[in-house]
Amino acid sequence: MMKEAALIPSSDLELRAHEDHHASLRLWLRLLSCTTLIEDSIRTNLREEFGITLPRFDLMAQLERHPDGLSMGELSRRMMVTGGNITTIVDQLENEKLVMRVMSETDRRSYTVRLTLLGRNAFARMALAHEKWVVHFFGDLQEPQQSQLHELLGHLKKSIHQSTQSPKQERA
Amino acid sequence: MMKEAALIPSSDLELRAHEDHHASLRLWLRLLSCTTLIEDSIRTNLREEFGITLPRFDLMAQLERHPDGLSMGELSRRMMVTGGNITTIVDQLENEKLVMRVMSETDRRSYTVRLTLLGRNAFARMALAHEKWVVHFFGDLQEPQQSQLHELLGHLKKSIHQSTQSPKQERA
DNA sequence: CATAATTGTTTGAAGCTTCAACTATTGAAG
DNA sequence: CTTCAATAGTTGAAGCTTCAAACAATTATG
Repeated sequence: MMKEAALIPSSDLELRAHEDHHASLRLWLRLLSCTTLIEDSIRTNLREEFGITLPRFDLMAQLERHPDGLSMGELSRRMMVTGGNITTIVDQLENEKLVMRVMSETDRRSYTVRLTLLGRNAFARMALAHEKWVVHFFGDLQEPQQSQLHELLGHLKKSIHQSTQSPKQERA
Repeated sequence: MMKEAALIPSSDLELRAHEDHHASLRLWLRLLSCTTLIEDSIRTNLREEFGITLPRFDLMAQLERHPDGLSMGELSRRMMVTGGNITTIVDQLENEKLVMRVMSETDRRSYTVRLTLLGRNAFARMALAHEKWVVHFFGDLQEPQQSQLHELLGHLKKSIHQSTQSPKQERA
């Protein structure tokens, strides 16, 4: 049983949508479908071409943005996953010599995770390919459409935050 | 360490975006960020209010669309996950008496998975709440914006399929 | 200063997911 | 009919993820 799903446009998550479903629900399923399609493809490409997993790549991407390193907690928040998760991923990346833990001098509970030189080089190569893939996914959307989509998703994000933060009563 | 990430708009996946990154990459990170935010929230709600996991809910949602049931392979394609995954989820739902396996009479390798009466009732309740949550997430987007977003994502989906299917040479 | 609450990280259990290998059945080709 | 390939589903190993509980160090409070 293979993961051929992405190759069969006639069969995916969006099929769950019902005619009498609320428009928002159909919209959500389409959003989810697009994201899953892209994410699965990136995951497969990373594995096949670089032998790395998506979470490890993502963590390295965060570190690349912060040459001075990030703490476990910061990584956890930025990647929107739990702390325990970060521990495992950093453990493995450390074994592969791609990142290193640097103890904090001011707080003995904490430390900073940084890319090693090896990690920086490895990431640079992967990021190039990664960006190329992504550009390709969006290749059929012309420029006005891409920024339109970008803006609409910006609205959506605000909307999500509003409905997530204390849905009923806000700042009393 | 809790999953408070969703409550901190100033810290999420999109922070990975660089100024000099291609616009498509920034767009992708925002798309991913929105989807993750919504998905995590739905996952939490389902667990807290109904004690069910998201994959189990999703599988039941597929079955609800098909009263005659679906085979394992069909479920796998529609949910865009591997077959082995479906086996586990159906096993658990079957233990909870929410779905049942019905052997196929024409093909002894295959069978059909259906919602039980219990499953149908349970799903009906959950689906109602689920739809309410989703509507709420998109609540700040007015109607013209929602259909605009829906259409743009439709374009994107086509674009993804084109770049996924035989990226180089198409129908010779 | 002592205590309590908070913060940073880890651990272990349980569930999800993929992949690759496997069994069983079906269908096609000679 | 026999063999070979394709299909339906399962399994086990490895990795990801969450959650809840733990631990250690820091900070706030009285």
